[in-house]
Amino acid sequence: MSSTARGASSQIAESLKHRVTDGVYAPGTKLPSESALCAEFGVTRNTMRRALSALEKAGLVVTIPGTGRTVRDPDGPTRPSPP
Amino acid sequence: MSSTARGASSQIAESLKHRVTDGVYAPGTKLPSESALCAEFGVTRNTMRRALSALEKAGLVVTIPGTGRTVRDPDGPTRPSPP
Amino acid sequence: MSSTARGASSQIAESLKHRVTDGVYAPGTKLPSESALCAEFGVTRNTMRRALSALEKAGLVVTIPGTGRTVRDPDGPTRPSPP
Amino acid sequence: MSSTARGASSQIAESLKHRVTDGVYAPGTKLPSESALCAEFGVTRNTMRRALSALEKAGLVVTIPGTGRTVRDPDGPTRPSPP
DNA sequence: GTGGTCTAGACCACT
DNA sequence: GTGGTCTAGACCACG
Repeated sequence: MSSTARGASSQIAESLKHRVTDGVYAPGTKLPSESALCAEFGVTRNTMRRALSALEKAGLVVTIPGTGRTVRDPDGPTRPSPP
Repeated sequence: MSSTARGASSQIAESLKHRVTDGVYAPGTKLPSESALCAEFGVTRNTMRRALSALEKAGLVVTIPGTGRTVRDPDGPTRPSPP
Repeated sequence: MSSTARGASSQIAESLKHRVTDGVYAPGTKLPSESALCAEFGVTRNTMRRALSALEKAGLVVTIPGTGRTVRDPDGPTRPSPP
Repeated sequence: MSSTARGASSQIAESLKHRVTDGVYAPGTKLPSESALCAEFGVTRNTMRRALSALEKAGLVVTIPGTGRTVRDPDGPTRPSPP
């Protein structure tokens, strides 16, 4: 069992974060749609949206209504001022 | 060609109106979902929603967000102003 | 008094087991919700959940979070090791 | 119509914020339960919880799982270093 | 055809 | 008996 999160959405969020970290979802590319992810993980949209909200709150993805979600480039234009 | 409507949504609207008129969709019952109707008529949601808007504008159905559409009872309590 | 159980939850568990055994709750059908059963037996959720846990531990029902409880088919595909 | 928010939960959030601002819900007192507010506003728990999340995000209330929500005292102990 | 919001109702964990 | 999370499915607004 995971020792840090309880509930489906939290565990899914962890999985998705790893995919971004590991480059499975590369910066600048689009994530699969909510529907596709729901089908893959076998959960409802409500649950998946909760997981994706965590990714967005963590700054890993950006959401564009009507279009989809894109993996943020950590060296991209939204980063304010690296040393 | 039809003599009363030319766009796809208008023709679908006419079909659906007949179904209400003919009692295929009885007063007080729910219409099939947008998805189901899209599949049946082979059109996109945008088109179907335009058709359904016509039904609502004509006072044949009422739309309940998050629930669906219901056929209005023409003798029901919600009729605003009969002549 | 009952001769097999003494706590409220145990007595309720016995009642529910009989309902499954007697086919009042048929295999494959859903049990009433926790709320409904609480109302019927006049107990709190904690008590009822303890009773239902006994049913699940006895392999009579399966619990599906967010959906409800279903009576297990003793001859169904989920049976682990028939002779 | 409101000019700043669209959707039931946003409008309910505004109403509840006013109640806190106007002292209808006084600092240190408990808010009505989710169920009670759902009944009053005629929405589902999902929708009400979205509205209440907005109050919490705005720092107007604190949520204690298993207990309820309490109106934050703006001069209370969480305020850092008053004169 | 995406994400955004809502309905309706369930079980779960903790107080 | 509260808040927390989940299932299942609908309609809505925008691109």
